[in-house]
Amino acid sequence: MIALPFRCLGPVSLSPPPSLNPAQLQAVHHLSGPCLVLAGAGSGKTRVITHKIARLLQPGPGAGLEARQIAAITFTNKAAAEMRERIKGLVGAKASKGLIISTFHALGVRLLREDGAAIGLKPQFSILDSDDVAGLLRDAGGSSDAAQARRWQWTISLWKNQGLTPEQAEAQATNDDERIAARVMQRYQERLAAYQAVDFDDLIGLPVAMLQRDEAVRAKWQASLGHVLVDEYQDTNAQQYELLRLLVGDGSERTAMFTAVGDDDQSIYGWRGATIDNLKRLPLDYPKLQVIALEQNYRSTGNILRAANKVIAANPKIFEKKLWSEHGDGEPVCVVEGDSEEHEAERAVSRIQALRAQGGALLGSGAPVPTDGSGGGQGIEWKDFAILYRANHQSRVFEQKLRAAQIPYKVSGGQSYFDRAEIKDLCAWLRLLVNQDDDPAFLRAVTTPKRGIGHQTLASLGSFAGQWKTSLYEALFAESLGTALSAKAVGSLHEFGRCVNDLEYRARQTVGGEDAKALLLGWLKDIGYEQHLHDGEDSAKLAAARWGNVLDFVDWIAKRCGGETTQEAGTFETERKSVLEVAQSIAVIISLAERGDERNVLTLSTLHAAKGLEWPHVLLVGVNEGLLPFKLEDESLSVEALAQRLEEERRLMYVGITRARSTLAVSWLKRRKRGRETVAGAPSRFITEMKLEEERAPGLSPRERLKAQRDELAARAAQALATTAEK
DNA sequence: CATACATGAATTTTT
DNA sequence: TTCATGTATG
Repeated sequence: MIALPFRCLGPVSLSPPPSLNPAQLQAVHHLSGPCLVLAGAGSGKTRVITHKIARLLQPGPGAGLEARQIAAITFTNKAAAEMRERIKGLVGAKASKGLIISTFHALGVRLLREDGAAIGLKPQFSILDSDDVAGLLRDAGGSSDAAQARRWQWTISLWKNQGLTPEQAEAQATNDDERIAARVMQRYQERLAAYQAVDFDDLIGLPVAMLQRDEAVRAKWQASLGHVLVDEYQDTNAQQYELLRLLVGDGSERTAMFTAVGDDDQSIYGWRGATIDNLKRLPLDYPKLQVIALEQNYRSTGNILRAANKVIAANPKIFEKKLWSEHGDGEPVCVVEGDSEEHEAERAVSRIQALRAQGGALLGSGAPVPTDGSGGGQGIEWKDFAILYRANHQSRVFEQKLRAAQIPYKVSGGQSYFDRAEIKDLCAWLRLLVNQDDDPAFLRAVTTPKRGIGHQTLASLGSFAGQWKTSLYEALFAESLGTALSAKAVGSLHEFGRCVNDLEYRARQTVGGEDAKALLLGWLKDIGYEQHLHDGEDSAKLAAARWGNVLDFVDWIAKRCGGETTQEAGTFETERKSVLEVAQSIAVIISLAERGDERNVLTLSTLHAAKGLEWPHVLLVGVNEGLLPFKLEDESLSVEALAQRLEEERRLMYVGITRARSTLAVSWLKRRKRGRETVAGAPSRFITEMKLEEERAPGLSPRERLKAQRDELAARAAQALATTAEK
């Protein structure tokens, strides 16, 4: 390790300087063609996106666009919301009004709501969540095995992400399982069409199909968009690539204007369909593509960055990129051994307490983060710490030890508010109001609360509806229903139907927050939902907590109906919406409320969930062979597939390291529990790689070594491109 | 139809 | 060790 002759003393600003660096400027001002920005960790990629949007709004060749002509696409609602805030801060609320800042999926919804008719979709189609899909698949596959349904769901989702139809999937199936899954997919698709419902993958796939098929619609969207910016480009899947291509044109029809921002070294979602091919293809599909690398890191100390670079160096690269920083070395990366999970957690807690006691005074460039006035200056706060691990279950021991030490914490990626049964119940009702043909929603709503309609009745209703090829709701009102069901059952069903009908009418009429709240509360009282919660829970306390969630949810919906003039950074939320309108977008806006509270607590998170975040002090735990990298042995995978997995695991480690600003501790277990037994643990190969001296090629000067590396990588890139070109 | 008990399986996650 | 699913019983 090359030590710098000086150490940063005292507070240093770890945030990017007010002006953009040359590479960032180049990315912002390249307007004459498509642009790929390879943004290393902590290199200020969001700044580039926001500044580029600001630039596009100003006059000039390739710019001077209206806000509505600019689309910035992200993967999560959270990222979209943050982006919106940042842009608002940069150009002001007025100028940013009309900008399309949304997730891929929300953009898909927009395309489909507007033009879905072109492919036979009603504008009020419903969006199924993961549970609905699983249920539907179980149904379509005639299986009662939920695990099987999940496996189908997984496979089918991956197929859809690749743009495969059931027929194509069946044709390329290599075993019986896949053939069966393909046939289940076929039936599943039929049902979706019958219900006028789409799943999350369809929100990408259907717009792609629509734009491919309908030239007029395609022309309309291409003309309406002047520039598309894509964040986290390395996470795109094949269909998302296609969508982008269709939106910006293929480069021959008109000049494709887009800016893709991503980091191939942070591609950690291959397992859910993201493909790095999208990066390799880009220069081939768009010969005029300008590639710009952002290599200056504004986040971490030199020691942390070197560790990150050493780990990632073992991966083949498409584009060469090496992070550097102007910060001092800082503290060395600390590698710790734990005798057991408990011991590791205890040591982590001690470290955290020790760091906090030192208050950053002993940390070279451990710049104190600006406190929010509470901690009194120099102190390190709980929110400055994060403990990162590979798998969710690893959080448990740490939770125990943190609680024992009275350290406040939050677990990211725990059970989501919207996964809770009571919230899903209400969502099912709302979805049913929007689209009465949404059978999964119907089934959930009709049985919550219990209203004397059981399995028997629903099975009969189901087969009746199947016979007449109608939705369950439509079947309710069929004259001949009495022939299939008892009078009592028909009575209860009609009662339910009237209830939905009535509520739908009122939800359409009710506009504004106050009225919306009254409507929703009145309805909950009518259906006896609070009682239902108490019946279903033996602890009154738990039932009350659930009811509290329900009330929060009601407030949340009401807020979205508008009415109150909330003044926020100069904007007035004056648009008043009906309850029904809010319900329409429920599936998409739902995770907006997921924005975590900004309490001063330590973070426990998986490495995946930590991407895009940063903390002054990071502890990477359970860095063992078998955990990180995750078990690579006894897989029925090809050598190539295994190598790819290892590369992704390495990127995961890289992501983990680069989350840290001032200090990083990496710990591994000498013995770890696996199931019931305890087995010997070995440190991850990544720890070895991280500690490896840089002089792997003795006799070469650093410059020569770098050049050799570059040459090798360039050769690899050329080969990678050639391979892609063959396909 | 709902509850209680036993048995088995255990990455990563967003929309 | 926990969680979730399946079966048996009231």
